Amino acid sequence: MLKLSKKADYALIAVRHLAQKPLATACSAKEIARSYGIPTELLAKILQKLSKNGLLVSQHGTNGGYVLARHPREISAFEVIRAIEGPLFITSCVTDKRECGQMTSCTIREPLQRVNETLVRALSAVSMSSLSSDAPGLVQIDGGLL
Amino acid sequence: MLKLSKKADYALIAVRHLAQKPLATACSAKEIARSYGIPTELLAKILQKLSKNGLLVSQHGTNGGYVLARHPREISAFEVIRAIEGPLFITSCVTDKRECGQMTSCTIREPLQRVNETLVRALSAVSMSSLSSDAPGLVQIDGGLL
DNA sequence: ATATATCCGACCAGATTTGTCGGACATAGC
DNA sequence: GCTATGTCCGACAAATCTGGTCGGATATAT
Repeated sequence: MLKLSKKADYALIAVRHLAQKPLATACSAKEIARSYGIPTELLAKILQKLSKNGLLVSQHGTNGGYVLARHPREISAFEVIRAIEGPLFITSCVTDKRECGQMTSCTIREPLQRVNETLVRALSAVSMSSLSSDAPGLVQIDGGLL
Repeated sequence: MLKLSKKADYALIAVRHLAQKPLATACSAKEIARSYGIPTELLAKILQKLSKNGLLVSQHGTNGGYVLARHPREISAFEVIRAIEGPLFITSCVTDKRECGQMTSCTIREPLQRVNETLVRALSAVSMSSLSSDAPGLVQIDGGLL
């Protein structure tokens, strides 16, 4: 009922990977891809998108690669996901400009919008540092949401 | 970043429609479909699925149609959506049995699972009666979630 | 200069979603 | 019993989305 695309999954995995490395250690797309069995070229494009969105910093040339742009604690799962998936919303009505029949326009949309916001808040509360494998499952709490 | 399928949208619209009718008044799929410009045959199948899941009761024959199985207050948006979309989860890992690379198996999955639960709770808190057009936007609150 | 990276766009194949069609069955009213 | 109107159900066509691939351009360290 709510499925992240594989791309988003890959993005989270990659960013988490970087979050575990000592800061300012560049990882190449190839390296990460191989570690998790992700198609190299696909991961490459994902990482490009992430750096274009200001989450990663890319470094060209030999021994180049990607580094986190910020401290993992400052990067939320929401940002990573949104960078890849775009700003989609819960109702399909919203995507393409008004499709909901005529002016009947979904009384449905408005309450669901609220649900959408809850979700965003929940995802924003998950920082990348909380995803590291050595973390004992603790999650950053924002307002008692989780 | 989270998009309901059109089917789920249609389902919500249809159920809300039924929720507004005086109880125990059967509506045919055709009637509802025409009201909102939804392809008739598609809505028909959606309604079938809803009744198979115990949310609607179907009535064969002339002047037949669908009726809510319960009071709209007892039907949550979550139920409607799950009936149509199935019990999918937030990470794509979960869908097909273990795909996450090797045993690296996503440290990602577990915290996201929690996010998923928050979402489920938020959707469960939205009753179909709160979606009716005459409701002033009030939403059933479950635990201060919305 | 060369090897190794990121970058970028175009492209293809497969999966999923959306929508369609034809026919079987059930019920109400005549 | 016959017919009109409805649900039911599976299979199928069309369209869209997604995952993954390829080729080439650019940047950088040695």
